Amino acid sequence: MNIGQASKASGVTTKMIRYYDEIDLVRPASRTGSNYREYDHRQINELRFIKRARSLGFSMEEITQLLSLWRDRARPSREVKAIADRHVADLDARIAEMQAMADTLRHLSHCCAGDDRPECPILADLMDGKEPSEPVGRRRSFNH
Amino acid sequence: MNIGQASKASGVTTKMIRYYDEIDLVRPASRTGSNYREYDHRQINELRFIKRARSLGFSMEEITQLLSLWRDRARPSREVKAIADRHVADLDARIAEMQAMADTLRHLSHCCAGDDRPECPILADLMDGKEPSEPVGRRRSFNH
DNA sequence: CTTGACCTTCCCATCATGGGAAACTCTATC
DNA sequence: GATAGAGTTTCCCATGATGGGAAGGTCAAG
Repeated sequence: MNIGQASKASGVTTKMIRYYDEIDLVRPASRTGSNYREYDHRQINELRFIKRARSLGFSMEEITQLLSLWRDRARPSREVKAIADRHVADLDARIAEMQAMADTLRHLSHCCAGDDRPECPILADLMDGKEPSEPVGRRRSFNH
Repeated sequence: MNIGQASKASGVTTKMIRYYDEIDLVRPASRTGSNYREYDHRQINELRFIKRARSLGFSMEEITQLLSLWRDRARPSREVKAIADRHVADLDARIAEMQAMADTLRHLSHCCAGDDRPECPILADLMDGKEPSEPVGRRRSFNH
């Protein structure tokens, strides 16, 4: 299978397949004489694995670890579970953070007349409100 | 106030203050003879406004709109409210998405023995599980 | 043999943020 | 007044996962 067929079979764009090759995550089984990438079922499965893992919010770094565990037939499931559990904790933390934002904004919006007049508790809060003490540490994102 | 003092007064890093200048979001009140940026209370307030808005998850594009509404003394609060409400809807959608991920993973993790053996329902799902039909559209992220 | 669809590599952009270099400026101390 | 150290300026680079697009090579059908 060339890259286009691999893309159709896996649901991963050709751009991404080339990227995964570049970062040594999933390398083509071989190259043709004219330098075309060739993939077989093993790689197709791994591409689908990645796609599914991305849809569950795992970062590429975590996926690298998961894929290497998958390839290791002697893996301890403990390690897989640890990665998943860490990710769940991360998700929960972010959900709580966003929930707090949404709740604050819902309250402010509720207090805003939303008419032609300029008075606005939302803007007032942005000017006077104290930002949370924990400045929302740097963290990776999902898509962008 | 020079940029360092403005940074202390607003809680925004000098890097970011220069960036906001560059994108014409908050320009210094003036420049000294030696080309140092000078800020006064108006700009400090705007920098704090931005910081607070970021902590509520608004994108820079939304903040640009919010700040321009803030500067417009004839603004209709309707417009501010519309931006906030759209953002809340966006937050809610993302929360639901992440909640679904977390729930799925919690279930899989719960089914995983997490011991020395290689059998693992988490890996099994990543290989066989169908990704959700909606491929989680591109969207901006919160922090970097 | 031409045409169109496909493949290759390479560069650029995103978004908000930080790191760091080279050069200049200010302030305090000697 | 000279010198040291802290602060400032601009400029370039990196992030993470993804897409866009150009220039040029390859393949298959007509």
